[in-house]
Amino acid sequence: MSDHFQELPTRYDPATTETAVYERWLADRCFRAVPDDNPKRYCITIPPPNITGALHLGHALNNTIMDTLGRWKRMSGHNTLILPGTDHGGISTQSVVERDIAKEKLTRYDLGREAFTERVNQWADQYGNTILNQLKRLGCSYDWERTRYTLDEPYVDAIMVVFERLYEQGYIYLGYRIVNWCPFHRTAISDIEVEREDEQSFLYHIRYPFADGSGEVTVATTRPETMLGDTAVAVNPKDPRYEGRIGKALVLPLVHREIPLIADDFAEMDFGTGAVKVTPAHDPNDFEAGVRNHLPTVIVIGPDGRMNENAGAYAGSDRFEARKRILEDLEAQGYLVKTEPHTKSVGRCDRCKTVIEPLLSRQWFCRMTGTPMVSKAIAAARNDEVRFLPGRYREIYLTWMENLRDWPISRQLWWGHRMPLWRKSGGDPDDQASYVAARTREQAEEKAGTADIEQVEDVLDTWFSSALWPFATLGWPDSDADLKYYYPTNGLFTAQEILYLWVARMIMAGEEFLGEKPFDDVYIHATILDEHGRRMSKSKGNGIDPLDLIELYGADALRYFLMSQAGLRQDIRMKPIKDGRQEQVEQARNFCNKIWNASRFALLNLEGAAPMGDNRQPTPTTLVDRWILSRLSATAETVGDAFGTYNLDDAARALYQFFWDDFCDWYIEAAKPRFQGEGAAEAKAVLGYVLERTLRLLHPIMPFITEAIWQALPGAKANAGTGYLMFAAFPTGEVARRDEEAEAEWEIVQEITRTIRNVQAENQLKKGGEAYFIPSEPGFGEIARVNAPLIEFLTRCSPLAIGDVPGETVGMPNRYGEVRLPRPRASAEEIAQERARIEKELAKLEKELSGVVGRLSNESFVASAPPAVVEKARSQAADLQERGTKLRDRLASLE
RNA sequence: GGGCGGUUAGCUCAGUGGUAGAGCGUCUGUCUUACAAACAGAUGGUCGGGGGUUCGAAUCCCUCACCGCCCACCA
Repeated sequence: MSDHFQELPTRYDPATTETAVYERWLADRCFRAVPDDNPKRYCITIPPPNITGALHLGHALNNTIMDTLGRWKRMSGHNTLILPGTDHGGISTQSVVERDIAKEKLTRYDLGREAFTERVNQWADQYGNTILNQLKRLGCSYDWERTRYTLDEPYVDAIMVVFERLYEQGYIYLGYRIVNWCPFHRTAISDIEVEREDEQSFLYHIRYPFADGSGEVTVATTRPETMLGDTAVAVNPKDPRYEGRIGKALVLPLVHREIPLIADDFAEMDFGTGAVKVTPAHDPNDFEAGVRNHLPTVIVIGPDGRMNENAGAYAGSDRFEARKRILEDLEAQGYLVKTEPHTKSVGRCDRCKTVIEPLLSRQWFCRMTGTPMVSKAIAAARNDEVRFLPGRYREIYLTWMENLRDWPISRQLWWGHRMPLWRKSGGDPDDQASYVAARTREQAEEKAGTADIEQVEDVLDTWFSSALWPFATLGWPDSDADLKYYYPTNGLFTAQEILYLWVARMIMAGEEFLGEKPFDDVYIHATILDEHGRRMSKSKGNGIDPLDLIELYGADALRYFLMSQAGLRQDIRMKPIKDGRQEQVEQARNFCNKIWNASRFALLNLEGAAPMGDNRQPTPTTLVDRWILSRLSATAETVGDAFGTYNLDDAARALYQFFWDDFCDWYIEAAKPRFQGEGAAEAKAVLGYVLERTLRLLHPIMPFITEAIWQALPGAKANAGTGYLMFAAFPTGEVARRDEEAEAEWEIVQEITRTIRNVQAENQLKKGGEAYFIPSEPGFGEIARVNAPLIEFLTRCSPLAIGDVPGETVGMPNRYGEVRLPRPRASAEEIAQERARIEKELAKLEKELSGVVGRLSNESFVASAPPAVVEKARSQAADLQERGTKLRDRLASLE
């Protein structure tokens, strides 16, 4: 940040600028937010990243969106709080640490619960810090003094209060049922933590003989190893094949246990053999069938995924190994009838990809179906209290909520919030009456009436604690000063993968405990994919580290790139970094460089000039000044609207187009000659004004470079009444300043300029010669005449004359007339080349013309189309015809 | 098995009824006193296929194909 921009390099160096700017913001506590009497406030509690590792591009996108909107709101006069934090990450973090200690050939059981938890804590410290630093690198204007972590004491207290209340209200109950069991983590997980995928498998047909020797029943199964736990075989009651045999005993092969043949609707007659083996302890359907038919349960697979003592000869072997052995034995003993290929949906743990084992187990559940908590959360979406963007997610959310099943909340993990549940010694573990829920041991003893109690080992599902994020971070339940001011928060920004896991549960918790939704808008943003359209992930090794991109191109470039892609679409495809380059972000870096250099130019010219007048918009009389102010006005409007409707890509595009095309390629170019003449002062004032306003518009997306330049702009701080661009008012006053007339007139100047350049380039004419413009209407000629000095500068022609030209020329008609340039010494070859060009142009014209004429000769078009459209077509036709005539004349003159 | 999103220039993507755009790439020029990470110009598309509605369809409707995502307890 130097006042001597002319001494600065011609290339923008983000590394030094970004660090310096951020340090100043931090030193002045610019991100600090506390409640005040400002009626406008904006609050986001950021989705706390899991402390599993460093941030990925998805986080960069997520946080750039929030920071951009937050900065926009802050500049728009809102008391803005963006509250950062991290999540302990439960099973995810336990997973990565288990993998980490595996490198030392250790398991969590080797370390024991206490030592393992300590390891995870070290991990959490390390990555928690890394994450927060990465967010700072990205430029996030978050209130770091409020940083929260889900294992912080006040946060844990909030969880305990919530749990106790839910328990007392009867939401939480003990259940003994089939759950998704991950044998790697040795814990239950919920349905939404299971990934399902079709895999090629086999359907095995196995013979189960009747005990009395009167034949047999053949069952079909994909999981023969579970047969050891079979307690029945079921057929459909309507199935004629088994009529009269219901109730008879079958002998279970290999184990030689007798099990009954039962009738139950769940057996489909047309699948397999119509007979299904029933294993209540290892299949949810079978479990229900078992309950209906009062069947015993036999667990044959243990928590570690190995066959247990009930598996007889197979005890101790892994479930997949057991499958192989059982098939061999069945085959050898003549029980295996046939094996056919079969596609099967296999569930895997979404963290470790281990195949899920449906296992009968004792778990704690949170009641969902039909509860007030759920209906309130449904109502909030249905009456649009909570708005979903894109809108289609509303239906997705509602469908899910309406079919919600109870939520298993206990986890047999070591990392997380231990459940505040105590069991009286000697109490039946299957009986809920043996337990008390209490926040502390003292309270538990009091409730239990004895000190002889023991806290349950299980921890809470990590999403149970995340559900409280929007209010537990704002002081609930102890203090309500922040809650009163900042709650409900304004938005929740996330990728779609945690819509159910997290978003739905926050809405329920907010409604239940605060009596109010946690946020107004749920904005589901894109997912970042690799160049082949696959999700980025560590295991695939196709991820890109955002820090690598920041180091290559700077945070502003990364932010701009992400915002330019952050439409209401589903995903963003990114190419990998190759040979030290990433094309997409490089383009954004080039934009940063453009901003840098345009600003250098302005500062060079403004240096000697007086400070930028007052804060009001200048009212110049020169066409190009009026035009750029009108374009600034249009851009300010587009950008404001786009931010307000979460169309961040529209904002990014509009800014790029305005800055590069309008401001740099036309306005600055046209400004150069004007700095010499008599209108120099006004020209400089407008240049300074437009640049300053544009920096404000750009700032939410590209905070570093804009702040750095703005600091060096003479008069900017004084006029804005703040020492920082990040607090300068976001331009809204520009909105009503469109100047249609100036835009139309400048378009004529542009068109003449383009045509001259075109003729120059196509004919490879040297710059410097005179040019002629023959207007098709006198008004066009007048505009060309007034702006001749600019056109001359922009095309390097000299001079520009209005009217016809003597001698040998080349030229091209355009919408406003015709441009002609003298052509000295044309060779036969050159003439042939020009003929070819003109013929090509003519063909293009004619094609266009025939389309328009075709429409106009269609009576129903003229009759039914809006008059404006018809009129436009007519003038288009006339215009095309005139240009065609000119081209033909030209062609004729070349003969 | 249901539902959703996508398919537009070589690549990445804009464009929701008036006859298709941007950036990158490619080609041709240019050190024009902010920028070669730049400037000027050019090249490039029967808008996935088919059908329909309409004076008119990339855009609305139907259908098919392919890619991706979500949901679902047929062994």
